[in-house]
Amino acid sequence: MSKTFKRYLVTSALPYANGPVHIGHLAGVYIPSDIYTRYLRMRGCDVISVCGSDEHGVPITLKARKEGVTPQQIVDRYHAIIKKSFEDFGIAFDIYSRTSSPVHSKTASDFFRKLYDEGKFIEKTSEQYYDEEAHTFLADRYIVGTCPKCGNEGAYGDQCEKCGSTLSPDELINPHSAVSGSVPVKRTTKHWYLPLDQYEGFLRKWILEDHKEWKPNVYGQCKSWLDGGLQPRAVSRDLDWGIPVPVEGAEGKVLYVWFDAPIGYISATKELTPDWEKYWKSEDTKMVHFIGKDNIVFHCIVFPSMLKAHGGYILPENVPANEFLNLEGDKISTSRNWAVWLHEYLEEFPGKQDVLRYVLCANAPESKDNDFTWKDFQARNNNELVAILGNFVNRALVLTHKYFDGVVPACGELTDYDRQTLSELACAKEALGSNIENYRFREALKEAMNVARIGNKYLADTEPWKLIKSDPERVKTILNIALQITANLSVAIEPFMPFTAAKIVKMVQAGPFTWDDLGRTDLLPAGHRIGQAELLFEKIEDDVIQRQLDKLEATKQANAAANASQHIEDQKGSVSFDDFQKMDIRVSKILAAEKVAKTKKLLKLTVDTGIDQREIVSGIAEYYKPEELVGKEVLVLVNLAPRELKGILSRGMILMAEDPSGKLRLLRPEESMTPGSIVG
RNA sequence: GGCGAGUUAGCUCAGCUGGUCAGAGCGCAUGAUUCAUAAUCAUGAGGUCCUGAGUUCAAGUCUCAGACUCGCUACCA
Repeated sequence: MSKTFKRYLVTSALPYANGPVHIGHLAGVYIPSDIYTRYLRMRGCDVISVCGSDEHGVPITLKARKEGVTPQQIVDRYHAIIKKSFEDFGIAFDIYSRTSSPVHSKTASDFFRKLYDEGKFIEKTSEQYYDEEAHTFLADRYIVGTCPKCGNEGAYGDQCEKCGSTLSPDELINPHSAVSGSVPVKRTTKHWYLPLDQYEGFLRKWILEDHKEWKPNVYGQCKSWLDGGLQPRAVSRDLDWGIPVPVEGAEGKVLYVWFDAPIGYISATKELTPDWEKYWKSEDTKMVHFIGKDNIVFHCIVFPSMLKAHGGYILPENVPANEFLNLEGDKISTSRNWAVWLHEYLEEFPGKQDVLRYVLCANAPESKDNDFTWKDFQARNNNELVAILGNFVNRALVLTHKYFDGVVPACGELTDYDRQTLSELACAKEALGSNIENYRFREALKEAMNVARIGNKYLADTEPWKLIKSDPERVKTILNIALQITANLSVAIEPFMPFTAAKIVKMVQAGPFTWDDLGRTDLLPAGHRIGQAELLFEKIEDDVIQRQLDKLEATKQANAAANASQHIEDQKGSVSFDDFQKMDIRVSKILAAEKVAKTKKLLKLTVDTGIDQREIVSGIAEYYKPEELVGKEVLVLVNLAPRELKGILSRGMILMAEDPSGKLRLLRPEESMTPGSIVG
């Protein structure tokens, strides 16, 4: 695809405004998009980078309800925090908008209306649960009740987390709304669906044939979806928070958040410039979506189908989705507070935006999930930024001040070695550009750092501190070159570390430079006076890192404690002795165990209850391997009403204990007992 | 269960269409050096390329089977 493009449109996934942003967001989406955009800007390309907060959807309404505030208050709070974090970290969007903006509301509404008018949607009516008190329809997971299978009173409408069974809300005993606590009723409701299946042919050709160059994870994921067959997808929801469906008789319905969010890219562009159509509707615009892997299907399948259905819009040229970043070996989690929040980082490491930008780019999850560790953060800062980059710039400037009083000395005749060194700069430019254009930012960053390495090596090999006594003329040339390398370095690192680049530019008192200046050897003319040298980076000591590790450890312990207390449920209502006596629990011996085909959790156990041998299906496959169960004595509720699971009649229940993390363990007699022994 | 991605030196990763592909950075060891934030430069040690089988004159690189990690999706007391 060697198309030539006149302009670029860069989009970055809209962060969901129900929490601040953390290093995972930065590493996966915003640093890559920022590097890409800064590079294009430096090249003088016509490029705009748009983003904004995604402010609709159910989770925000629930969070608002929980805190007793309005959804608008929630999104106002987080929009402000997120926006500031991006600004603080130099993520230079041309506009950071939000989906609650009036422009967006109109754009999304018009978009829907056009598709509606042209008959691009399917209408379907279905029955769903409705909360009359909260005046809202309830998704299955927002209905709570008693699990018909294990008696857990906190089972959700889609699943009982205690016994693992999947439920439908109809099965729950005593169902009630998680929102208001009232008993939900069934109501029929109508929704609009985008028939993705109709776009399958177009998507196949566009992705599978025309974009084989997409990253393997993205391409593979798309292929998986397409091969699996696409289904119509609902684009509306029963909710009072969002953009109203612009159709008569659609009161109480809003656009599904995933329908309106990507349109947010269009709205943001509209807010940015009256010329927005140039970016969205010209074939010579190159659009690139930066996202995380969880968004692949929406940006590669759903949104393109929407754009196609609407007509007139261009499609993304590439969707360089990244994998996920872990933190110290565990998944980053907002709810478990397992994250390094950007706003907190800046409080603890003021002025060190570029250190984090550097580490996150050098260790970006470009091809697979990666791990962020504070030890690695420290090592990269101390061994790479301080030792290689900061040190080189410092040596060049300090030597210039020392020998030439801060004035750039004239360049004399070049030696072969000088020429060789300078030619390496041109190579670096080449490698840098092609890596960035191919979304290989880790590799590109290495090339940028290589410029500093070239400088360090040059100084070590030419040894101006020795020559100053014997051949001061030669030293002039050497330092001139070292200073040119320094200026080049500021250009090379700008997309990655804009703050540091600006500091270097300020120290050499020149610039601003453009990408074309990279490789040039006359950026600082002889006689030009440079400014004072100041350190670009400082070492990070062990105790600072230890504090961060301690903080995470505290989070871990707080989570464990919260988890434990959370799972200690209230005592259930009392039962009579007679009722208890009705339960027939026996010591039984497991004779055989095998995995139930096509399930993840189920094991089929053959047990000797003393009364008989029978089969019991139990959802413990994730905790026990079949072979380790055979021969074990366990407790079985033998007179539980039989139930058919996956075609197997399960007669009884293996008694299990559940620890705070949800892990199940068998209950076993302390000493060997005869099968059939009564428990009571 | 189906599907996708990943598994290469202590760590983080490159290795395109099979034949100098066994690599880079950091760490480590040794040496050199002192202009520089004890920072630099050179050299070196380190790997059954997840496992097993197969195709081939030749396999990290292709095929099949399996293991593990992550994700999507289904089913499921």
